[in-house]
Amino acid sequence: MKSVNIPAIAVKRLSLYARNLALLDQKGVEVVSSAGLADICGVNPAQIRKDLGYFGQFGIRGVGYYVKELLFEIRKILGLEKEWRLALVGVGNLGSALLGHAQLLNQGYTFVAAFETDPKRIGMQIGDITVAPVKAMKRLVMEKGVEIGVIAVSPRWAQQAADKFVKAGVRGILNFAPVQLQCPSALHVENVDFTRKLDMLCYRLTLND
Amino acid sequence: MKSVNIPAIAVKRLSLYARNLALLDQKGVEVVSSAGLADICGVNPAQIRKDLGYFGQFGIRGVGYYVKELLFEIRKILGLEKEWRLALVGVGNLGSALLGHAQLLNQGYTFVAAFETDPKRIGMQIGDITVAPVKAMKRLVMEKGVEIGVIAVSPRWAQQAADKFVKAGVRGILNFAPVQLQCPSALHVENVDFTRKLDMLCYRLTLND
DNA sequence: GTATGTGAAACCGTTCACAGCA
DNA sequence: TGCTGTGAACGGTTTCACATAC
Repeated sequence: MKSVNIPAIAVKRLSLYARNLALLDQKGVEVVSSAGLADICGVNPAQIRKDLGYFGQFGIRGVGYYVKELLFEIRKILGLEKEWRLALVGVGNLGSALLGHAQLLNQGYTFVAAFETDPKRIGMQIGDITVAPVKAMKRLVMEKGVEIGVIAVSPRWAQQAADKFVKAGVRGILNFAPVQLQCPSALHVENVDFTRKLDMLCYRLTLND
Repeated sequence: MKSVNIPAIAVKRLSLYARNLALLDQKGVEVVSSAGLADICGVNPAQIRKDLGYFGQFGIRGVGYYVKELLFEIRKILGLEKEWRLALVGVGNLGSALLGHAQLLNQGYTFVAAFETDPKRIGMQIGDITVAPVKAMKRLVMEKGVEIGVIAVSPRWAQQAADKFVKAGVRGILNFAPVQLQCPSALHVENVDFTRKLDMLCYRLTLND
């Protein structure tokens, strides 16, 4: 692995490559060139080679990349070899969707706990998980070895949810609420914010008028 | 408005500024400096001034920006003065969450139709909307003047959903399925992909080990 | 005095082009 | 020959620094 600083955006693309390599593998494709993969992913072939170059040499000159092997290597780089334990706070429609989806979409992720403040929802059984009160967060996060907290509450309560996750000892947060969370810098936060994407769409549609 | 090419990333930040200006406005703050807003948004003050500079001059030297006025101007730039009519395909948990959330989160967006293939869901009433069969998409999109299609189906069916939206005549698509959609280049597509965000989180957590 | 607006500089990421190797 | 791996060139974005205006 190179010692230069690896751009976050390159890592993000690795995830894209992994997804499309998995699709190629499912189709029985054994070898792919950077040009072939680039075509599928909608990026420049040199981009792929450069992105991979940050982490090592995975191809064979004159041939390309073995699909299974490259997929394995990228998953190793991303840290997806192990199982990641997630906890959810906010078991509304969005939260329920996440409980149902995440493990299907990407092997390696498992929700092991879900939290709510709404008494009507506490105790509900969703798959393997019993919805617990937020008060039990610290205990359950420790007991179940939760590493990543997922926030799917309304913007109004997102900061409090984040604070509770921090106190409970999670190392990373995936935040679906459209707010800037204030968190200790050691904590890793990723925001999923579709309202900004919608706004961009409107801007581009408005330009075309 | 300047005639130079405006970077998409600058437009995306306008949306962030708008959200935080709205919060300031709610708190009764009347004037804010680029430094003050930058602090809240987590960006560099010069960045804000430059971003705004693409579109005009909205501040007063020595003073700052009037919150209400700047918010209004940004919303105008983004095309958020009008009401945008959305249609949803895929009324699962995620779709239901969107039907309930989007209009709350950001004034200006309204879902006017929802589509499904699952016969069990067709006919369901969710708020003002009756879930319609996908077959009725073309007719309803025209009748209701839908401009943006929102895809919340499984990856397996996302491309078909997109094709149907295109045929029905939507101008933009907000896609929640983790797949690259193949669409006519005239169409505007934005992807919301939390699996890649999760992968990034894992990479960063793995680095810290 | 203070904060905006904006050229210029610094920085970063992408793409090119070709050496190196199967 | 064909495709990877990578230094170099390019283009775009961010930040600086200061003239300008209130």
